[in-house]
Amino acid sequence: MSNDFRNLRKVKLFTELPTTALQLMYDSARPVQMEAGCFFFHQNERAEMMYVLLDGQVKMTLLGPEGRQVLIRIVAPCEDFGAVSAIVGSDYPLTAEAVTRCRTLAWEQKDIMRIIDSYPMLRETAFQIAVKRFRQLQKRFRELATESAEQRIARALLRLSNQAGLPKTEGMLIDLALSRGDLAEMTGTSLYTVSRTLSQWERDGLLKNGRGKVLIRDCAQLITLATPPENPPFN
Amino acid sequence: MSNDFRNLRKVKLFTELPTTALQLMYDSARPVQMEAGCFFFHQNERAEMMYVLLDGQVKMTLLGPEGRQVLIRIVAPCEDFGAVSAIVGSDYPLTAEAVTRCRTLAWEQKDIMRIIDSYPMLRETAFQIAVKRFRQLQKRFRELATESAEQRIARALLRLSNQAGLPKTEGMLIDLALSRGDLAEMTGTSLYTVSRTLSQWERDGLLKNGRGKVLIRDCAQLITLATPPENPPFN
DNA sequence: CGCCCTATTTGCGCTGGCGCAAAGACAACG
DNA sequence: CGTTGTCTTTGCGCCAGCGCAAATAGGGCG
Repeated sequence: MSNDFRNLRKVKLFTELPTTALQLMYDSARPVQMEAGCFFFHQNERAEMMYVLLDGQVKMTLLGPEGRQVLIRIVAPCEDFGAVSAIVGSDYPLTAEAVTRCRTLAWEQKDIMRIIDSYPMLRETAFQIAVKRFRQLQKRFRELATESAEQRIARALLRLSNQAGLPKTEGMLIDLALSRGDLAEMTGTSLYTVSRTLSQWERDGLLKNGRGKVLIRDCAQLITLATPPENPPFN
Repeated sequence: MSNDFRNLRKVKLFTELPTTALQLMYDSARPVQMEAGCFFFHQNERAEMMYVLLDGQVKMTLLGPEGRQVLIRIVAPCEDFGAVSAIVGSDYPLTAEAVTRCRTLAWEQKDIMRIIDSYPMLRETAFQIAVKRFRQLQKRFRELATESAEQRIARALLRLSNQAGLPKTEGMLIDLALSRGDLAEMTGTSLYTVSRTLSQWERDGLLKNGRGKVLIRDCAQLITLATPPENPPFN
């Protein structure tokens, strides 16, 4: 449906593009569906495709040799993934897995390159997006290195709520089919610590837990928890 | 001295540049010196300059609100810093501090932009450098989230030795004026843990410690330590 | 050569967070 | 509407790593 075309406008990578170019993109796109649990690509594979998520959720993870994996990024609808890799022509650094059933639009690298030749600003925008994500990761790195598990979990919830929260009368609903384990991989903690922490917060009336979802009742309080324990009360 | 010009060739950002362009860069550069402990720039300042380090050492750190800082990157001679920020025209995400007395070449943003207009590949190269650093940080993020302090410290030493190690007859010397505290900020541990770990390794004959320096005797052993405790002995 | 300042080491006690294991809660499916 | 598999919670014990405090060791400078 042409609703998809309209959604392309919302993709940050494309916002600067003139309509003719967007039409060109749309025409050369290939719809790709993926069942929950399936993989768009794996890390270290050559980046031959870029994707825009229309519907569903994708998680991007990094595995180490024999080490547990970490969750670097959650992709929400109208976001691109694999684009930076395809544009610079490298390997995918991460693995992209469908968390739920997904609808996407996909482009082959050579088609993108052709379009970029006509609209170089596309590469420019990709650069800026990459830099922005880079900086977000730097911040998360600092948090991981210096803050407590509780703070990191609070921050993760806030980010998720910001990225994909659904406003409800009782609060902000995060319904991302994210297990406790996923949250642990985002925050560099363990499944158990996440569970205990969320349970505690539920007892405090801060939020309401569900399987794979969280309803945030008191956002302000959560922000307080995410913030360092306040500068020393000076004495 | 024109030795500086020759060194520009070694800067990854410039390797693809034709000699005429390199000459142009050199001519519009301004030499900047900095004493140990002084700052080239602070995070969140507008990026008005980019630098190439000729001599000395620079460390780039990220501070959190009231949180301890982390050390994201060590800059060795013939590396650029602040370049990505200046080229995309954003703020500096990090603070750059001279660890030792430093000699650099510096460019104003507007001059860079002018040269980029003539040699767009410069922006392209900057893009690729940014992506590369992004990926290195992703790896470090995974390590920080999933590996032990000992492993992370071993890895940090290996990286440093790789980046700026001086081969000696007795082993690889890392002489970067890096304190135990700096190592701790690189690895997300504490000064005490770094000290204890290095002392232990010295007792094991793995390396030799000095003030602000480390001499690696047994690199292979260090690699073993950096690698996960080997897959379960299968049973 | 000796003093002083700063970096480093190390003993000690403490605790945040891990991870097993078992019990409990959901959702899906037949 | 019960069964089954998966996700989640929680009690419990444990230990890696933190951080204070005090001792020690260099290096640089007068």
